[in-house]
Amino acid sequence: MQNLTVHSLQIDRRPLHEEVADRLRTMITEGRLVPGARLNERVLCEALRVSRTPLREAFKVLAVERLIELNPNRGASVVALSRADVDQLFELMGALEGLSGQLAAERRTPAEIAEIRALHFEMLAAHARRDLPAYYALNRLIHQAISRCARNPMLAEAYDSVNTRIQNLRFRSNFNQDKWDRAVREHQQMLEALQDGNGAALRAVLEAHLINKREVVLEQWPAIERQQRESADGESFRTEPVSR
Amino acid sequence: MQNLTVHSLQIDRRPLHEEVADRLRTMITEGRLVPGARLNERVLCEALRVSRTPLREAFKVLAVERLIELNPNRGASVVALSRADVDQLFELMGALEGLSGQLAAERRTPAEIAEIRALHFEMLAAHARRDLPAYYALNRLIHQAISRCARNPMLAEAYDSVNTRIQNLRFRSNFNQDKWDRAVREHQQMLEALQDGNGAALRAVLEAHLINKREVVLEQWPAIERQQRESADGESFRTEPVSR
DNA sequence: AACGCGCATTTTGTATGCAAAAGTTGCGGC
DNA sequence: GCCGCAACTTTTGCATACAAAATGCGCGTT
Repeated sequence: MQNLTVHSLQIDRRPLHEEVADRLRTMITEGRLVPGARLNERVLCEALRVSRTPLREAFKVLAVERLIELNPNRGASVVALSRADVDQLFELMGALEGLSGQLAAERRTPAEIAEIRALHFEMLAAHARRDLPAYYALNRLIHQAISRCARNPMLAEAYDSVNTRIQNLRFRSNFNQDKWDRAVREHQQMLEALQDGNGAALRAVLEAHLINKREVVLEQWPAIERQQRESADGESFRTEPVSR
Repeated sequence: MQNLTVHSLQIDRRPLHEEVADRLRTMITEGRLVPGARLNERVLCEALRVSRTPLREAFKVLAVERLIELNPNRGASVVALSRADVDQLFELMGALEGLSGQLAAERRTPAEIAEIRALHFEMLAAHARRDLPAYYALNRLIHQAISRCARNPMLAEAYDSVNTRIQNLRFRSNFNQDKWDRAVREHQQMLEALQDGNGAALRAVLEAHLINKREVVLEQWPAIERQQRESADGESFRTEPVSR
């Protein structure tokens, strides 16, 4: 196809299928590939400038992660969650993040508390400035930091996996000031529970926090469903070739 | 390679990579492919009578499932869990099965109770006869039946995934009559909690049950570790070609 | 006009070829 | 005798070729 002897400054070349999987995963979680969209191999190959082999390997990976569905002899498409699926996923997330929080409160070190406290105040700043992107980023960092305190990478991985599956729903959540204020108050409670080493309390706060997130998503389910029907197929997208 | 026009009575042919992934997954969970064993593509291709493409696709699937590890340019090998990994996985399982049990106790129907009760007595029979294989099978069926009561397929799937990762450890667990008797007593409590609709109780029993299972595994960790070192590579195995 | 049928096109599934990387062996130098 | 290095072998990564399945389309029939 093309010259394979590509001169690259990069020493460690990751396998192409990982690169492709990452790329597609990002496109899905960021909503550039919408639920229900069909993934045509030829089109994606040309867009990403890779051959079908690594693309198809990436498909297998994403299928196991439940981000896409493979219909034998009929191609792949982005998973479209039903309302029931969302309910179930949040239920599952509750168990994972709940345990994570409980363990974190029991196992965290003073240094970790300090770091999370710092992130917390940065998040308060973002909230005060109404800087939503910064808030999202800090929010994610805080949850990851708590997750690390739990000293259970397997749990963290499982949580991340489930989280990724519902990420794209967040991107289409409308903004709601009351819910935002509430979320920030809940974060305050989290920090306190973590400091106190109160596992049960942190678990409870995180579970309540999730229930609220779930409501935010389900509130605008009608809009999401409509969007999914509209772009059930023929969805176009923009992307760049993977760099080696 | 070979004649593709295979005359088969089977109408629906599954993709070859699924068949291969299933086959390898079984070989791993049943201990025919031991932790640490290297998976040579050529050898496996010949053993399973498939070309490298579907085999490599199956590798990607099993890697996401964390049953094997892919070392770029260095091939695949069966995951060898550390003691810490086992601790973490059981912690994770506790959250998943705990939630599953809680929901099951809250959501089960009388018909489901009846079925689980029946399975329970069959299991008691197997225990009385000291029929370990039958006991294992019934044990699994009971846990699956409880899982179904929870009305959360996503949760069930996550549980199954984690369970598969530690299955092969069970196969090398030595038998221990006391532990067995204890497990049966715990099953009695499970049934009662399920009947009573006592979610908290069923959760507690399942979590205790798991802690005991974990102990059974960790008790003979030295033996497992030794086995893993012995067969770190050069492991041979027997298998038959996949049927189409 | 609606439906079905068959051919052409597209798309997917599997096998294979080729190049790059890793692993191995044996030889020479110290 | 041991270490290092170079040629050779094996193994992996990716691309492509070919076969089978599905899809689309036009034509003819009713």
